Amino acid sequence: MPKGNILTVDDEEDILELVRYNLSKEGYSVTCVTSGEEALSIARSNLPDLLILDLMLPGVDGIDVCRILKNDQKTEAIPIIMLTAKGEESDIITGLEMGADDYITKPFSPRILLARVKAVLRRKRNEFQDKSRIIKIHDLLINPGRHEVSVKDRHIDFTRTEFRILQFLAQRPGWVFTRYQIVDDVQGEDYPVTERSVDVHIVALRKKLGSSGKYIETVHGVGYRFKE
Amino acid sequence: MPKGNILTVDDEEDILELVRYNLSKEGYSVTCVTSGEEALSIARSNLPDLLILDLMLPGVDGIDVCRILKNDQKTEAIPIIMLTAKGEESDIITGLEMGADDYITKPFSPRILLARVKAVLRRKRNEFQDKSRIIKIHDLLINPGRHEVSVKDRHIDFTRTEFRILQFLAQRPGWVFTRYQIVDDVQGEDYPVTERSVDVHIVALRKKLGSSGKYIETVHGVGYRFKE
DNA sequence: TAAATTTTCAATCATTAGATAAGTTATTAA
DNA sequence: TTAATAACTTATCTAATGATTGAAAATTTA
Repeated sequence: MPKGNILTVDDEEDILELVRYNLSKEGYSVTCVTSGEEALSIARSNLPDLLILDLMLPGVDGIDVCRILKNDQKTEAIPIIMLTAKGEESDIITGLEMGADDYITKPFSPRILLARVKAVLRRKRNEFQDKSRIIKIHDLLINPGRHEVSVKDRHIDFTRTEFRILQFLAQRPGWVFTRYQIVDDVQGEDYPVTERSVDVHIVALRKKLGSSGKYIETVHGVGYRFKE
Repeated sequence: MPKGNILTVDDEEDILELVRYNLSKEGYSVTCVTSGEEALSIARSNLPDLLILDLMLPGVDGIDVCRILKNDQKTEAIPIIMLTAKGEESDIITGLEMGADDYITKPFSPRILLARVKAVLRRKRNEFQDKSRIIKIHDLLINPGRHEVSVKDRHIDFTRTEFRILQFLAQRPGWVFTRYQIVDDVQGEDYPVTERSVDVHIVALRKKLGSSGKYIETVHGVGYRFKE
């Protein structure tokens, strides 16, 4: 019984082999292609459970593939893990803004690969964007109906913006969000602010959360994430 | 906009996933917990619209949870659907005697689950937000039948709108409501007024309530709430 | 270690709520 | 029906609260 169908796109055969070998071993069914065109065609026809996508591709490149899939209702739900060369922060950010779900920088170990794949698939399974749902994570209880956060039965007051940011991040633990994504969610699209503003809210959040502040993690050069 | 808040308690993650997946899909907001203690705590603070309760739980078991909630004036109105293993007739009977509203035997199909949930919610609708229910909270007695509010045996006159706002807020102490929600409830949906109109009524309410006015709390940037 | 990024902090700016008054609409009594 | 009264809404001003910025310090990364 296969655990999931994974489509992998990379122009380097070595990488494809590495991915195929390690994921097959774990029971995933892996399809490998070497171009963006093939990726699009197979993604649309097979609707894989996950797409592992190299951003540097000849022809239609990874960013394009990501954009096209995420803008098509049929394929937007396919989770995407990007593969990037180290230091390509701008690509990572573009990809995340495009809707990609996670990224791995090359070179990577099989352990990392497997961990990310599992994490993304798990998150996808229980992802619900319900702003009124109670979020229970670690020792936090985020209760939107009461606009209240409790840590081990102690209540903490947050301003509206702080609360929303916390809720946004905690909704998808482990996912990285850029500052722009955070502003977009919290203040509405194209709200004109400096990214610094987000940092200040993050600081306030961490401070008020006290020892639980450590759950809000900085991803250097990319954004923030709530610890899984 | 969620159709209702449903709290689900089970120690098996699979069951929780099954419930969450199927009910979320239908537009319900689902919170999952794995122990009786958590269930009690969230049920009391959040007053969900429905509790789906496994009877076999480690620690405080389902029957206990049911008894405790049904014996507390605050939570007795929360409808409860029990989950039981096939053949546990005596548990089912105990549960029903305790005040549970329905039961489902495991294993169950999503269709059955949904049907029962809908049925129970339909039966219970309005009973919860029963506009004719007498509300006793702190030193206030709100009697909708007589359109009368008294504080420590002193009788206070309110206008129609003021009364309804007070009733609306006091119905769910601790919950924050936006001005928009208040107008919707009190004047009907899409009633064309400025949100600031609510503020003026709040001022009047607080003034007339005198020292009890402090129970109506402002949540800056969000709305108003009746102190729990 | 240098460069880039994040954190901190204080000053400034913007938004939100409270108080009060004035203007509208609805209700009641003559 | 009209006049008087009450209820409701809007407007304005002020105070309080929260959000944003920019610059310096600290930290992280290459």
